[in-house]
Amino acid sequence: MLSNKAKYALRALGYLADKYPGGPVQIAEIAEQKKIPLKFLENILLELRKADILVSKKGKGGGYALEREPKKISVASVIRAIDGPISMLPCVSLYFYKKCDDCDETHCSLNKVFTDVRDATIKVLEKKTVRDLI
Amino acid sequence: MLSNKAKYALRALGYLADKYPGGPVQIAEIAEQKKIPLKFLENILLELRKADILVSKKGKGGGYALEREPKKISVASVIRAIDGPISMLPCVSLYFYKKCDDCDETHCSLNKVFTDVRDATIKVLEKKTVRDLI
DNA sequence: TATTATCCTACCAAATAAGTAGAGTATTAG
DNA sequence: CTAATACTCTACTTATTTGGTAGGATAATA
Repeated sequence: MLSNKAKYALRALGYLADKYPGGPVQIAEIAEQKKIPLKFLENILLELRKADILVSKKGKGGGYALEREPKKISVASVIRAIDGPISMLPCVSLYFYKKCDDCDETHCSLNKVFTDVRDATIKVLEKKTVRDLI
Repeated sequence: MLSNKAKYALRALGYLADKYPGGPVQIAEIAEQKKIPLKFLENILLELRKADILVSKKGKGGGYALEREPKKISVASVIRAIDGPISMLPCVSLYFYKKCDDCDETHCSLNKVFTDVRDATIKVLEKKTVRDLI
């Protein structure tokens, strides 16, 4: 399951995608329109900026905007930035790989099963972009 | 991510699939062979029995066995029994559906995106069975 | 230099995950 | 009938994660 945080992130990005291209949008506006707790959204957008998904501008007239075209930001990258791994097991994760200490991957049947699951899931999530969230 | 509990469940089922068909296998044997904390495994196997994935026999010579052929027990059903929903959003879940209170599903873009993800993921997980876990 | 709006660290409460404890119940052997 | 065996069930504990909040620091603009 996606965390609430990731769901908020995707909703906020949908809003920004709708405004793209255009001037920066303030956190407060997004929070109000999308009904997301303001201070929580602050943290979320900050993380998205650090993940190069958003750019920000400080001071009057500042705010957040997408770092690039909506169709060039995959939903997969957003989930990874906020929730981490998409895979169901650390030992099959492409971006957050972690060896399991109790099995040998070359023979592990769980590994094989969840590699197939990962491939199917990620294939969809990489194709979906924030343009699909408008 | 799968919980540890689900991972243990799948490992235990792999062990039982390997022994299938055959007499009941004791919890203690599975725990030792698969290096799963005994008391924790007790709870897990109990849940799997309640989900009609295992059958049990009490007393001397008792233990657990698969309720049916390994190839007729999908990995999807095991995950649902232990971790619950496979979908990434409650509002697209087939077995654990829950309406989101902040969006209208017929127009919600998140809903559409994660319905596609669900379909791709479940298609694989329904095909995989505990026979694949041997 | 005041105002605006993001940046950043730390904190807190509630929920979930992971595992433990111990008494209860059914089955079988003798 | 009784003792031993092995699952059953409820409750509990502890650690981690989730879902926020608080408040000051920093940078840009007017």
